[in-house]
Amino acid sequence: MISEIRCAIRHYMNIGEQIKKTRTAKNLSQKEVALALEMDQAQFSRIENGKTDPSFSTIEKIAQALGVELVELVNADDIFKEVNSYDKSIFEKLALVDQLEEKEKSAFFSILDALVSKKRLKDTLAHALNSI
Amino acid sequence: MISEIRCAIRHYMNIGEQIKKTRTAKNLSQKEVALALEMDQAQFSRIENGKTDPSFSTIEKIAQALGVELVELVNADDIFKEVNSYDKSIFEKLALVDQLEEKEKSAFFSILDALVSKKRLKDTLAHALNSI
DNA sequence: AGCATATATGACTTATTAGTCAACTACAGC
DNA sequence: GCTGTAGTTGACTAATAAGTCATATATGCT
Repeated sequence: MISEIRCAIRHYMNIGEQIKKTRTAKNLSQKEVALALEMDQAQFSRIENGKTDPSFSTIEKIAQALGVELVELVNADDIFKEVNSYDKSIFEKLALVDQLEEKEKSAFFSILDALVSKKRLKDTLAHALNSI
Repeated sequence: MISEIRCAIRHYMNIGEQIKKTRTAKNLSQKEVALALEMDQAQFSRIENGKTDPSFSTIEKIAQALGVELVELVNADDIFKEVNSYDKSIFEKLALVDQLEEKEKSAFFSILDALVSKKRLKDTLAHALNSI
């Protein structure tokens, strides 16, 4: 699985676009959905067009009104992209992960998670400090 | 450690609980995460405890600060969700290995090498024992 | 053209999140 | 006990989402 040289990069469509796409795919009007939500059509339009930053519960209610799971709105399309640009030796090494036993694989990914989280946190902090 | 555990019961977990679970699993304090978010720790506490209904962008920022995909926070009530996060966002994370500091990168690969060596040794031994 | 429907947006009010500071509890280590 | 850290909660202000109504714009239909 890892040995296939492709990297899935998640492209997040903003939530409004995703809502609009879902709604139109179901041939529903803003008015209909807004009514089901007990929300004003005007506000619904603003959400679809990203003119406002809806609350999480609003997104949940919209998902419900559209009859989809929340993850379907949050989940974006995967774009597959060649990874020629990356250091292939890294991927070769990572391909070895597939040979590990489940327990060790899990431990390995825990460590990776931790390192990546740490790095992200550090980067964010550095950024925050710079903007002071 | 927990890779075989699967949840058989559909248990709805609100987003706050999910955030808290994710944060504590990564041994991060509210303060650390809140700082990375440029959010007040008090507000972060309120979100974790469901005392407030955060905006969608706030949830996105929290996911980012925690180093997880947004779907991992939202998708908590899935029945057969792998506990370890090496399913969807793994390629992204693996790409980030590249960006780790040299010290951590080499430590990371040392662990990988050790695990793979150990497995190979074990396989060889098992094979040797069988042929006795 | 005239009319209806769907959508977008402006203006205003109300409700609620977010920022900030402070106080309090709980708990661990010295 | 004292001290520091982590977390919760209250009180207040500022920022912004949501509710409401009006109106503009676009499109399709007869």
